[in-house]
Amino acid sequence: MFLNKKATRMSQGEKPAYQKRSRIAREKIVTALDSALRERPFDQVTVADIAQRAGVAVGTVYRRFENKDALIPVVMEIYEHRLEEWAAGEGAVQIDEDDDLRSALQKMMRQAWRLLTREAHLLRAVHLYARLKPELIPESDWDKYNKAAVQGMKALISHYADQVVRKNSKRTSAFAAYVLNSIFIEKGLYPNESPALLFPYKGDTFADECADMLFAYLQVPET
Amino acid sequence: MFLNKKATRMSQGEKPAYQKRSRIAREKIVTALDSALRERPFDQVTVADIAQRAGVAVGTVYRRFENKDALIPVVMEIYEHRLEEWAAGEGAVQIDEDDDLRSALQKMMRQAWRLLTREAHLLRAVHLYARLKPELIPESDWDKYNKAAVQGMKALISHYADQVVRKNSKRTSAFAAYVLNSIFIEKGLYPNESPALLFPYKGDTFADECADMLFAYLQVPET
Amino acid sequence: MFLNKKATRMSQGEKPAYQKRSRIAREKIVTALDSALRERPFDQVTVADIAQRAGVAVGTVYRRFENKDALIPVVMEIYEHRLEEWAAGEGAVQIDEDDDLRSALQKMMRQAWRLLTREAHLLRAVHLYARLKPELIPESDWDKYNKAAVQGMKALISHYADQVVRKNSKRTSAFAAYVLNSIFIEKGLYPNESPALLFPYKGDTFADECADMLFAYLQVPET
Amino acid sequence: MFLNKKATRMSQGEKPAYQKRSRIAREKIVTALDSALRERPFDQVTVADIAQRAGVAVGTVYRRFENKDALIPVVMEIYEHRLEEWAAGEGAVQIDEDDDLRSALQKMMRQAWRLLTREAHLLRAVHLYARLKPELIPESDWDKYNKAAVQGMKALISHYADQVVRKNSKRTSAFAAYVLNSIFIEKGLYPNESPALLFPYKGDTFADECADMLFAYLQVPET
DNA sequence: TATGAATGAGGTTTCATTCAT
DNA sequence: CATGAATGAAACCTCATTCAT
Repeated sequence: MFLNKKATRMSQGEKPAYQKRSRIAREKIVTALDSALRERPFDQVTVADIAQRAGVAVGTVYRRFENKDALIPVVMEIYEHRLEEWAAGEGAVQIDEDDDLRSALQKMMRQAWRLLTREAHLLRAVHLYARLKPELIPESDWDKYNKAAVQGMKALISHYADQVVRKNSKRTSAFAAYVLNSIFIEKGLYPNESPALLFPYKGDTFADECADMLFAYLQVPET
Repeated sequence: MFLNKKATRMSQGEKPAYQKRSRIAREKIVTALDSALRERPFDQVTVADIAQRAGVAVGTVYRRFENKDALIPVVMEIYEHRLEEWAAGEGAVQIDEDDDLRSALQKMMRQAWRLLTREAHLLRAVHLYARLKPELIPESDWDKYNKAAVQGMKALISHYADQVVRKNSKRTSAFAAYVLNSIFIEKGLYPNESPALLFPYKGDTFADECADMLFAYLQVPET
Repeated sequence: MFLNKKATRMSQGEKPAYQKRSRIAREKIVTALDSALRERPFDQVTVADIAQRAGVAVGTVYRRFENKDALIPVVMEIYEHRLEEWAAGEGAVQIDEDDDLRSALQKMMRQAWRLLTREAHLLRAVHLYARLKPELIPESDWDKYNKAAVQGMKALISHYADQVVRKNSKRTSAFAAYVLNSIFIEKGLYPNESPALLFPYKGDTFADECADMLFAYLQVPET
Repeated sequence: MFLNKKATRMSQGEKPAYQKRSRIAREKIVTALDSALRERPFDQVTVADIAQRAGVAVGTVYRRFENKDALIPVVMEIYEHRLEEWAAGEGAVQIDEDDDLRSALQKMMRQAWRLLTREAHLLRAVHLYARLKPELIPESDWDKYNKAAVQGMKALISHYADQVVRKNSKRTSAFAAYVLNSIFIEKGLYPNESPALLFPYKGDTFADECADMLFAYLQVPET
């Protein structure tokens, strides 16, 4: 175990894969995991189940991953991958000349909402499991993700600087990003439960209301 | 055989306790559960563990509760109990004559935030588990909880009717309640994870920012 | 525990009952047991179940019976009781002047078959359980039962002495009694299983065939 | 993934065993079960007990069998195996030219009686358990067994057609097979209990008396 | 004496992980 | 390297029996 060079992007607890066969196996496992998570939460997915779906042996899973927990970062990775694809494609928000802050926020929210809904099962796994064993997802992973979110918000704010009243732009963008995430996650991942039931509107209506609120928030000055 | 009066409030899967001894045992179990949940999430708490903390036998737990899952509603119940106590005591927000909407919201948020932080371990259990097995918490329970939240918001809005601009008060209060819950839950229950990290401010600072946002939301008219 | 006088007929492991209340409780328990056995085999009947049906507490059962096993002899007792009632009433075979051995046997078989069918659940319990723990039923109990059966057969044989060819009457009556019991038990207690399926005829048809066989057996001399 | 051929005969609830190792483990478990049943009835044998005797882990038993109940069909299978061996070897009844029906029956009974006595513990398990949970042994299994018994009897009857008086050969062979089974099972499986005590003769004496009775039965015409 | 709550040994089953083939 | 059988700790749950009220 004195080898360190990574052949693919590697997460916590993952083992290096030099050979082509290895990489293929890894891919199969990742796909299987994705598919299993669409059916039930991570802790109800057994390693045997994943192996079977992947068409590999249990032992093969353990050759690639130190243990079951080491699969969690992979989920995060899948999600990031999807996010990138999305950002480059349909997710690329087209903001026209004549869009004002409110409509820009609306467009953004609607797009984001669609992605989230589609990949809910992945985020759900990370979301739930990260809470049971926070150490599984290195802080740096969240960091990267967070920074991107805050950055995006900052960009928007500076683009519409004239329509934004709040002064403390660092704090404002951080809070906006946080709120956005929280409310999306609650309703996106668990649409049928508790807090989500409070607001019985769905789809674009929901996204629009969020846009409205953020818009308002940016419009009102600190005390 | 005219036993009809319930000795304690009973939840899903719980068995009736008529005798004093039963109620004592139940109390011990509930306390043990509360304490265990401060240390680890529900699914990592074993029945044997609870029994030991409670100083009773495993069988005693099963005499009071049909199975382990039947303990989840109890967690909810403990939380409600704390909520009531809180609402009657320190939670009773004192809104002065000269408080405006913004400061009323602020007071309310700070109080709520304190309760949530203190009882996070309970809500965390319900929150997580309700998602793995939604059937465990009867929809009516959530309903009650939700309605209370929405009602509270409605009351506040009508009290400060002159400062609220939004027209659709039903939708407005529902959304406000939803947002409030979501963002509080995210940061309150899982302060060290993903979305919460986006907004690195804590305590009253966080509560105040929430109040600010809701205040703004109520101040800005629909399109 | 130096008291020995029995207040009621007592079996192995049963405790004496002097007072009226006790005897009433005992009666209730016995009835409850009878009813429970109509639904499932003895080892699937719990003591709590019996107590509930009897309308007494679990502890009361244990006050009357040393342990669960001590109930088995009671089942035997119930059966004997029924047998006596039956023998005195409908079971009293009326053998007319002009009945020959064959028709006498037939009448007897049909009657016996009816009783057995009706009380199958009791005999089933004794039959199954006596096999798991033979020590529960004192040999003397079986003995009494056996002797009666063999006696009955002997009586019949001597009554129709002229039509019986077999010499060794002791052995003959013993065997006839044994055969009778075996084949009745198999088909009577477990009509839907293995050996019983071999002979797909029911009710009187079955009883008659048995009579025929025994008749033949009595008619054919030893080698 | 073209694994289709079953490596061993499989029963209800049993899992496929493709590898050599699996089959070895299965064999060990089966042997352990056989040995355990010689000591106590099935429901008093624990899975841990079986595993220990077999020298395998508890999990190994569960890898081969869905649950404890799934072992019952195996007992039946062991018995069938022994039956086959026996039928091919010592069980092959030699009927000489000069054997008449009576002596043929005698030979047959004595042989069968010996097998039954030797494998009583197996049949006892099936016999008892099949009654507590009939669904465990597929009806087809009994059917096969039954048909063979009835066939055997039919063959004998037709071979000695001239000495058999009964007309309805279908009914006759069915009844004879049934009687044979019942009386053998009672005395063979539970020699120390109730019905068996009625006939205090053992071994060949018992077998001979059975032969005699069947012989008589075949000799006497229907009414 | 009756009650039924409490006990806890003992059984079944699951599944992450190891390791012989 | 891949395979999948074997492992066994650990969890859940039952129920005969005891014993405080």
